[in-house]
This record gives sequence, C-alpha cells and structure tokens, in this order.
Amino acid sequence: METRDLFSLNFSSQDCPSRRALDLITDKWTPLVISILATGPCRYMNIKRQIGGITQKMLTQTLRKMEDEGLATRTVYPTSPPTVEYALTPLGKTLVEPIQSLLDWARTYGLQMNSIRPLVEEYPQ
Amino acid sequence: METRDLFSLNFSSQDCPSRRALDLITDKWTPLVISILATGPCRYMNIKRQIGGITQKMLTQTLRKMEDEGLATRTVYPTSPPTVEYALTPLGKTLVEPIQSLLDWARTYGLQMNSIRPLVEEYPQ
DNA sequence: CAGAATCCTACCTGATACTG
DNA sequence: CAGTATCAGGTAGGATTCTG
Repeated sequence: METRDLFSLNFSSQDCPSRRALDLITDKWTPLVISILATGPCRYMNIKRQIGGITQKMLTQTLRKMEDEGLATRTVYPTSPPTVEYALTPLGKTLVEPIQSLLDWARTYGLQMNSIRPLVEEYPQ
Repeated sequence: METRDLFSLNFSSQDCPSRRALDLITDKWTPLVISILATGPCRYMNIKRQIGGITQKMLTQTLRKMEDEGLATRTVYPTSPPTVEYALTPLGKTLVEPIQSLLDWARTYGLQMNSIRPLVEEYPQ
C-alpha cells in the first residue's frame, strides 16, 4: 500500500483546514449522529433515542455545530407540538462513507482492544 | 447505498465495546499518530516534529494509550542518548485504512466547511 | 533524546429546571 | 416535542521544570 500521500496533509499547522475538519469529525457525538442521519432525515427525539447517554444539551449543540459547518439542515414544521427534522447536506453525505469505515472497524475490532492482547494470526496482510 | 447495517452497532449502550473503540479513534491526536506510523516505525521526536502543536505530554499520553489498547508497540534501544521507536501492531494496522479515509475527507472537503456554504453542484451522487 | 512530574485553566459535559 | 438557561464538576490539555 502506498501511504506516502497521507503527508500531503500538513500536520505542522494546527489551524489548517484539514485539522479543523478533523476536529469536527473526531467529535464525541458527531459520528454517531451522522451515521443515524445517513439512513435519511430524522426527528430530534428519534435521534436522541438511538444514542444512549447523550443529553439534549449535547445533541442540540452537536446538531447546531453540524448546521453551522454545513453538514446538516434543520427543518421546522409549524405543527403543535413542534416537529423538527434534521437531514444531511450534500457535504454531510460525503462524510457517511469515512464514518461508516470507522464504525465498521469499531464493530469488528472493538472487542479486541483494551488489555485484551491481539492474536497476530487474526489480522489480514 | 445500503446503510441499514450501521445499526448493528448498538448506540444505546454507552459502554459497549464499539463505543469504547470509537472513543479511542475519535481522540484528538490518535488519528494523526496512526497516520504517521502507517508509513513505518518512527522515533518519538520524529513523530512530534510532524504533528504541529502537540506537547510531549500529549504525545506520550497518546502513545501510552495506544500501547495499552494494543495498537502500537514501544521499543527502547539502549543507546545514549536513548532511542525509542514506535510501530503499529497488526491490530493498529487495521485502523490505517479507516483513518486514511477520514484524512482524505478532511483534505478534500475541509476547506468547504465552517460558514463557507457548500455548492450543491460540487458533490457526487 | 525521551520522557516524568507538577501546576493550572478552559471547556466539555452532565444535571436540573423551565418554555412555546 | 424540541428545545433554552443556568450551575457545577471533572478532566483534557497546555506550560513549565527537571532528569537519566
């Protein structure tokens, strides 16, 4: 595998766009929210129910940030009680695949981490 | 694209292995360190030089955690001054591709985030 | 060179209460 | 339902100093 091209990211400058982008997507809740919105638009409470342990403050904050960064849209339907639906923007959708890769990894190898030493034979390459 | 399978990750339990794994790889520095070690074993100062803004405390802490989780190895050569080389374990190497996907995304779309609104026409699908 | 140890602060996060 | 507002704490992370 050729991994040299990784270095075209300039890790030396903390404020470069790539590092800022990385900060956002390595957020605690953003990847989970994106993976949920990946299946289609979703209401606030529906998202919250699917992510155990998140508070409404954190969910709202995460969604606002995603909105600000242009990753998600927020649509309010003037019903009573209010209905608010969130959806990924085209930019947000470009993140689905990288995030899915991470979640796939977590599902596959997550159990083997943390003091459970890897068995060399189990890994590809 | 079929994204339904994302939900086989149980987001409802905060302490599930997948969420723990996700916490690790969504760490601030871990992805950068992994991408550097992806090209081969590397010495402490060499890593530090390539990641602008990281303190030795944070680099050491990150490397220790990666060691504890079985993602990296630490080899001390009894020279003077000391030489310490870090390398990815087989488990750590399985993370290279997912992380590269994220870094590729950051490089491609990072500039378009944050108040720079996306132009719909620019995105695939 | 590769760290350990210490101090200190910002902010991330949770808990709780209130609202249109 | 989908928030906002406020308070309080814990810790991630930075700066500095010292060492084999």
